[in-house]
Amino acid sequence: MHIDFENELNAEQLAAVKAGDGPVLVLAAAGTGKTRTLVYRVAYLVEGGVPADHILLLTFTNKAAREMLDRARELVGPQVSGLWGGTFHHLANRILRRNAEALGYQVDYSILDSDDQRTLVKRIVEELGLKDKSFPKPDVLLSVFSYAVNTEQLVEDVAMDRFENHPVEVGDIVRVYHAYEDRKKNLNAMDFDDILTNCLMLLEGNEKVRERYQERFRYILVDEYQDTNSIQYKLVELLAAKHRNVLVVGDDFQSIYSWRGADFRNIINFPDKYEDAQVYKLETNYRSVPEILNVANECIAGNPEQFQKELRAVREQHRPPYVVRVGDGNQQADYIIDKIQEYAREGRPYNDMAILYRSHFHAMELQLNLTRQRIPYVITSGVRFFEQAHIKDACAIMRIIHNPADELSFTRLLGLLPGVGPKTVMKIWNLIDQRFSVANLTARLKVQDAMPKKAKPTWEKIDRIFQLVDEENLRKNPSEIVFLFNDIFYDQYAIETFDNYPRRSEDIEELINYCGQFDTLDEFLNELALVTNLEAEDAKGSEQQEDAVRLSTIHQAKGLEFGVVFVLWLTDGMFPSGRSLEELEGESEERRLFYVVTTRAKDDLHLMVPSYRRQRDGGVQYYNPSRFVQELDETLLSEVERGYF
DNA sequence: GTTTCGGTTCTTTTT
DNA sequence: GAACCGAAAC
Repeated sequence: MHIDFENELNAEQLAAVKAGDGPVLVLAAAGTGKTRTLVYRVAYLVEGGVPADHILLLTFTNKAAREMLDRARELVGPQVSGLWGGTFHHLANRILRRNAEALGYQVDYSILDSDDQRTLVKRIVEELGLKDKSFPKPDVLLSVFSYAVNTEQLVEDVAMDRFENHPVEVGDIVRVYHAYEDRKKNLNAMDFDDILTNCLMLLEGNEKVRERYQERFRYILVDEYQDTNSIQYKLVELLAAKHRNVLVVGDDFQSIYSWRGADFRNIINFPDKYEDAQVYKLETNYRSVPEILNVANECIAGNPEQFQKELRAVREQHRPPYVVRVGDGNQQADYIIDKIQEYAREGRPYNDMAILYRSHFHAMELQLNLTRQRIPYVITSGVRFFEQAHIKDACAIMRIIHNPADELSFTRLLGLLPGVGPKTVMKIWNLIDQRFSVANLTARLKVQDAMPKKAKPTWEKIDRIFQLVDEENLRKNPSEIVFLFNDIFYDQYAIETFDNYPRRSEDIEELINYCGQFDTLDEFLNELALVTNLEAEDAKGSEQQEDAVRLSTIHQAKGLEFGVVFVLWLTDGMFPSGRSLEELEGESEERRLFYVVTTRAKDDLHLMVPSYRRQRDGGVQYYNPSRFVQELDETLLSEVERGYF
């Protein structure tokens, strides 16, 4: 199949797609066809004779990678299939599974999600006798650890900074950190950060492995480069060291992940790092009407230290974005609902509209109102599909089968039994020498014996699953394991435990289906840990692509576009968030977030500015309009006032 | 000594 | 909605 690059791309895109070998930086402003450019670049390489399995495509979500691959396949055909595409974590995990032993892990290591991490740290704090009202909470500790790892600083230094004004011994925090590191090793488990750092360590320390991958990846493409942290930066640098064909795409204006160690200076400094780098700019915006782009251009102009880029509109004049002043959250909801119904009457599908916000809780009262008015919506909630209690319960049994040292899953599983709490679990866990192997009959009998009377009958049922796994090699059939677990035990448990049983039961059914596409437990568990909210949602309901309004945080809406966008709670303290303003360069990052949200809109943008919020205690909190709205030139906006404020 | 239950409090952003 | 705490129940 011949591809007509000249006609299907504009001059800016074409230049980037046809860039020669060597390092390339593509500065792609919002809505300028960044994805298109990457897809055509892949097609261009494959058509030029580069075998697809020598190309590496690193993206921000696995979904993005899949979409790009699908589009590339449409262009060039099945020969793109061997291409490696996915997130950094995905790639690192794949490399580690093949080489984990070199780092002292077993290949069946578990991946800890944030819930597991929290449980682990909580236990350590208790064990070290540090539990005290003034001692930082597990979440805070974990964010310090993670930030230190991802910015390659000492935990000590980050903690010193973070707790400057708190009466906390930094030494204690470091002790918790070391204990946490030890415990993970003992559990044969890695957290998200370990996956990246261990992969980097492996490549740095092992010449043979390093050279194998350096040889293999002749072309490396990196999407969203502005959101890479220094570990990811080093990974790319290392993998590209031999062939030096590294093409990175990004937009420093859209860097919104510095709180997890991302550093937009990676993209700013790319041309210094690679002196022979070719630089291309994409500035022609096909997405938004000029009125929206004016707002976007103006809001970002004040941020220092950036590549100068200007969004150029090609679309026709339309109308300026609205600033909507309302009283409280309910009036905000009323306005939005009216507008949505109006748009719907004009024939705009619901799924062309989005309601975006800074933090998940901003959307709560709106959800109630949407439900009441029967407006269909989908929400990417804060809790990920695979991290909901009932899903984790069902996965615990698979995880303990897979990794016998997985204490967290063992605890979780046994904790479901009646009359069994943390103490009993620990007693049993120690009794079997902290290893529960399905194949070890003695261990299984020991558990049986130690089980309190009340729990014995239930345990016997669950043990039957282990027996089946052992005898009939159910490891190849994750779907069957979950089915049995649910059938024999969990369904009944869920009826008694959850007041929203029907929904949870549906989720379990979906999980059983979802597992069906994996041939081994191993494969499924790998996928499980690294799948994002958006992807899980796709997986569970691909057949029911409903027409519904999307509710999402701005972070999760990255890369998406909608005809109409409503932005909630544009007040100082909510957006920009009060906490981020206390951080170094916090305001700049919030402003970039505002830039990201404005550039999601194609036709109409509604900036919602409530003036007060009722609090739990009955008091009322008043807000000033967001500085990001105030700094805009009034002539760029249309003002709407609604309700009492 | 443990588990379970009920009431209270709080919400940044995520691979 | 879920995490935490204290008190009742086993």
